[in-house]
Amino acid sequence: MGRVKLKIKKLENNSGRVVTYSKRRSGIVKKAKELSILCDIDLILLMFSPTGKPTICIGERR
Amino acid sequence: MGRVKLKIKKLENNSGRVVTYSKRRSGIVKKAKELSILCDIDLILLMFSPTGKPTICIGERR
DNA sequence: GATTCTATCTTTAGGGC
DNA sequence: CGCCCTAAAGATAGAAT
Repeated sequence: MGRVKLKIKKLENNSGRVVTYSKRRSGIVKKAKELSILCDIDLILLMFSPTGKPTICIGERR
Repeated sequence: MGRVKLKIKKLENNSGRVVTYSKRRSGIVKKAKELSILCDIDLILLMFSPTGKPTICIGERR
C-alpha cells in the first residue's frame, strides 16, 4: 500500500523506521481490536518501538 | 474492505465468526511479522479462535 | 518532527468450488 | 473446511504543510 511497495526487510534509516512503526502500529492495533470484537475472542498484542517503548493491546471481548 | 462494510460488533452467526476469524487471523499475523522485520522490533501476538484454539506469533527480529 | 493528504497498494466480505 | 476470485473498503509510503 502507499505510493510504493516496500521490500519486507529492515529499514536502514532510523527516522524512517520510527515513522513506519508509528503508522503501522496504529493499523495493527485497530485490526487486533476489530478481530477480538467481531469474533468475540481473547487476544493480546505486545510490541516495542524502535526506541524500546512498549505498547500493549488487549482484545475487547466482553 | 470486502464487498460490504461490516459493523464492528460481534458477528452473531457462528460459522461466519469462524470464517471471518480465519481470514483476519492470517492478515494480522502477516502484518505483525512485517512490522517486526521492517522496524526491527520485538513483538508478540497471542489469540484464541472462536473454538478456543490458540495462535501465537512471535516477531522475526534478528 | 508531527500532522494531513492522497495515489497506490493490501486486505477482505461474499461467493463459488 | 480450505482454497480461489474479485469488487470494494482499508492501510499506508511519500509528499506536502
